[in-house]
Amino acid sequence: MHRFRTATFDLENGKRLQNNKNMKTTIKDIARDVGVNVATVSRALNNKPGVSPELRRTIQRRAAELNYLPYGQARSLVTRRTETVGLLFDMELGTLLSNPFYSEVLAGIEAEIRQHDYSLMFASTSGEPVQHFTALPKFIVEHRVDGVIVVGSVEANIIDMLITSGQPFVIVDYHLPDRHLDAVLADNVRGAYAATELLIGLGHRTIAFVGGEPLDHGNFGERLEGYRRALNDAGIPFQDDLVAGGGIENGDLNALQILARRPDTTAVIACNDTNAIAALNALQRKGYGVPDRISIVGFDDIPHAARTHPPLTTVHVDRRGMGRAAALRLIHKLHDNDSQPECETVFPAKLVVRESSGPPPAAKPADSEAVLPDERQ
Amino acid sequence: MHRFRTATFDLENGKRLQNNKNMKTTIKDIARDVGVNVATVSRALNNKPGVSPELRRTIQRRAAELNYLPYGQARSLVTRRTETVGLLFDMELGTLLSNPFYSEVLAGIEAEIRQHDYSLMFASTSGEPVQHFTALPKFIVEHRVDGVIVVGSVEANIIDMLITSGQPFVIVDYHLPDRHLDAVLADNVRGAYAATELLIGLGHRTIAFVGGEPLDHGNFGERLEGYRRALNDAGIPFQDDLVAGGGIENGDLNALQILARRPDTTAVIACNDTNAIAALNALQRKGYGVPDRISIVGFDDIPHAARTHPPLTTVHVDRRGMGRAAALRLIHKLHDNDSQPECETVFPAKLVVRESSGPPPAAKPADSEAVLPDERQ
DNA sequence: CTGTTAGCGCTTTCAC
DNA sequence: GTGAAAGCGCTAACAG
Repeated sequence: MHRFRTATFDLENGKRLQNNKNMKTTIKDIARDVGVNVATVSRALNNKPGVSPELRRTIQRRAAELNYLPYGQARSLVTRRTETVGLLFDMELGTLLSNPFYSEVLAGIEAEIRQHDYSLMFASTSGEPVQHFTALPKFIVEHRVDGVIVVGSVEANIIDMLITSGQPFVIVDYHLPDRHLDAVLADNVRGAYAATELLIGLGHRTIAFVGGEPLDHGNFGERLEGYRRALNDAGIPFQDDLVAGGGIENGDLNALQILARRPDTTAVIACNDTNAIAALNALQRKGYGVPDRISIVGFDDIPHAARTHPPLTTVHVDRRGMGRAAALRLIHKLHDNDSQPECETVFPAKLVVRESSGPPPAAKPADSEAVLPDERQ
Repeated sequence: MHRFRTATFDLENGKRLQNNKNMKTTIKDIARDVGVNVATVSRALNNKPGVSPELRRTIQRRAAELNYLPYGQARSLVTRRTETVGLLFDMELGTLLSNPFYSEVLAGIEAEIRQHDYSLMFASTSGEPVQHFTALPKFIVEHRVDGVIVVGSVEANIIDMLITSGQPFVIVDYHLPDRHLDAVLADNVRGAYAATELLIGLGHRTIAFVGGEPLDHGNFGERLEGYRRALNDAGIPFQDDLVAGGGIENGDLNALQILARRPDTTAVIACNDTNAIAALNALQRKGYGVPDRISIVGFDDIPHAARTHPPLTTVHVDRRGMGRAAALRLIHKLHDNDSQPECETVFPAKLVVRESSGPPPAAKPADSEAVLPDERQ
């Protein structure tokens, strides 16, 4: 009947396991060793009631001596909980990590997750080719996580698959206006609005917006929208040729380009700090004084923004807080069974005025530039 | 005898599960549905031999229809393999991620791991306080990973715990000279040697080294050592006041400080690119021409190094490759049972000459500075 | 080729 | 307080 494990014969040898290199000790071993039932060992080790204090101590001591390490797999199989959450993002890990925005979000998630004694699994789009998820990552398919945090934009079908899989999940920094999902977001529109408003208040009238891809939706789209609205509310017409999209790292080229075709520009808003800093450097190198000739404001308030020359005026987003909030939201979902309904948590975006923004240069030269007949319509 | 799961009574209803929201379908359900044994289902789904092609197809189709997702936990319990590896690093995640060096290493690890269809778990030092590991992370303790990759320096006792736990592991970018462990390393000494040699060859004699913490061991220590050896081999005495350690982000302050006390300095080697770029900016801002007045060389060849003005001469390390190598090494350890002995894989560090390095300014002025009597001994 | 059965390590009723 | 036994979902002998 009884087959023997590996090559060890079960000759009533209570301690055989600790002598066998290939075998980890289990509660069964401890039970045999102490002379109690496995259930008692389980109770003792998990600090559950129903074990006399001294027995509990004996068991715990013996477990430590035998170098006992529990098998999470086995526990999870019966408890249906892995105490692990998965992180999902539709970019290559390197891309995600090198983005100061997301790396802070991740740090927040990790901190919160860890504080609740959960573990974290990662999944990104595979390898070098810019290839998107075709299926959910293995660890989700195999029930290896209790829930998922989606970071940034992912393909719509991934969200659908998550929904049909029944996996609890929350999204951070990706706004799906239609669906009603748990999400943690930054108030991009209002942030960009405030930034634009600041510049208008300083007297700027020709304000450029240098963006990244994509510019029609997502974070950058929302920021562009805030810029647009602020202009509109101030009665300044929105002008296409003051906006440049394109590669996120090309803030320098974009800014230079706009300035070439619209020399009357006196301020630029960048879709994020990385872009703003690139623009700042490029402009300074070309001899444009910042903020005397041209003001620059960024978005995100990455650490480096405070250390540029001049320090960058930007819009602060509590990325770390967003990460923590998302993680916390998920953990709540996992514990209180479906208690709260889906909700969006919007983090305020706060303008941080530093020294890269100031009033535009005296009106005269700007005016003369502006009326040059050869200016593009 | 038979207790009923939850509130569903087992009335020979082969399809009850898919109607029950709380219950995922299992191979048992499929078996019942198709009218075969669970073992057959298992074989069919895992593409194992011993199932007729048509039966296999039927089972697979039915599994898909029933929305079957396997329970990795259960499988792992019997196969003793989780197909997951853990990542261990003794810093806060944010710190790790904001470091371009490590984020590339991680990307490499992730890519390789994923290619082999493994998953990745993360563990960092907990939370904000600079607190080090006191115990192995939960996922290791609970056998939730098959092996571990240690990134960067960790406390020695963590290594010890890993060893006694019997977990297969490989270290990347952390050199423990004493022990004989699996590790993937960069050839820091030789890299720094080459950089220093380049400068010496160009005619520099007063070469500063601006470092980060710690400077007595680890990567920076090894780079300093390479610098030292190159000087030595060229017959140039090593001078303490040409070296500045301190905060890794303070390349600017350190460089300025050295230049203040040793105006005869004509070149600086930085312990990494982040530092070098900080120094570059600071020096240029103070009016020092680079490379005319002073040459700068970095270490790591982070992406941004090619985009500075002037582009940075630096030492390239294939961080991504190191990550991949470490992951691959671990996976091999997991498959071929303990085949190869422990080994260190050393990645070459290749000098990349760009435009931030050049010959020192004409000897005259440098000489006159160098002989000023008030120069510190 | 397919079915039977034992069991991975653990938790959890249910008895006593 | 403690023990006995069932079983989580799956794989892997072994038997036919």
